[in-house]
Amino acid sequence: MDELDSEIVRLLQTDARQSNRELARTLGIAPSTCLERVKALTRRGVIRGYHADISLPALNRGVQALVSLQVRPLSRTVINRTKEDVSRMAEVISIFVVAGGDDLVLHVGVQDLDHLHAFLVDGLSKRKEIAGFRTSVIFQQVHNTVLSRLDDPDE
Amino acid sequence: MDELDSEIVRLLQTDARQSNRELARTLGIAPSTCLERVKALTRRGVIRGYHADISLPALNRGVQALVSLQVRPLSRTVINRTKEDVSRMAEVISIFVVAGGDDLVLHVGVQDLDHLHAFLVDGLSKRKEIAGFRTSVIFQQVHNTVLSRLDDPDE
DNA sequence: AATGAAAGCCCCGCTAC
DNA sequence: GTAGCGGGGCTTTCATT
Repeated sequence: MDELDSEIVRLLQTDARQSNRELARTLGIAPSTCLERVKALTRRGVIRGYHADISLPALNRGVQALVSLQVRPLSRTVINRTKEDVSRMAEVISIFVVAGGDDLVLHVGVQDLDHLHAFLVDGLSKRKEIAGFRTSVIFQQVHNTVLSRLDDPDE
Repeated sequence: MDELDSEIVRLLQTDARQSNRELARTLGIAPSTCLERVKALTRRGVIRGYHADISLPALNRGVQALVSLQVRPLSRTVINRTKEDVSRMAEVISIFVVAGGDDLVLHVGVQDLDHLHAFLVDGLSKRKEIAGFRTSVIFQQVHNTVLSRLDDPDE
């Protein structure tokens, strides 16, 4: 994981569909070297995949929220079952399993506030294992590029 | 935005680097048609880009957390300035501007718990405009594919 | 909108250095 | 790690329907 690898990771985060040739040109290295690096990064699990970034408003999900919730009884089984159940709901974009005041945090996206209300009241409140939740409506989201390793004396 | 467009969006979310030809084969349409659809989706802003999915542990960020914080005084200016300041911190992966009990939620990734502590104490607590925060350490994250539009009687 | 043909570009294994 | 080569596959445009 040297400077070149970090740069490859950074560039592929910004644009995952650029060709290997273009990537190599930007980095000033031979395409074969570049391809080898990308394959090695993939093999080592640094690059896990490539995903299209989809506009949620364009898919009729203009309203997003973070929903922090607590489950009871608090056990591995209940956490996992709740996680799997909510992951099947179309409104749920991603799920964090956390520790702190909350047990799960859901990132949800829905058409409008009426549907958010329906999701909370009909989708979550009815589940006995969900003891409580708190909703924060999202106004903006900013994504940061993960630049490289944080400073690390080793390696 | 018909059934075919939804399927393209779904497939590119799963694997953004598959070739246009492969995409067309899966959908049972001609490559030129498929390309035209993808371009139209991009032009209309449905597809916003393509990003490599990078393993945070591989980049020496094994510890992730959600940090919910409040700013004071609560004004557009202070929210925006805080958002921009924290977005420059290497530890911050993404930022949500929200309403509810909190004003901002940060997704952070750091090497270990010592660095998390340092980030909170040295990075956040020192800022006068940050009135308080609450930290939830992340154990797992599950990403859901956004399948398509949610049901919408129009269109 | 969708298609097929065609020209050009890219990928990638191979080779040699 | 770099450079060049070549077959096969892919991208992309365009006339046609």
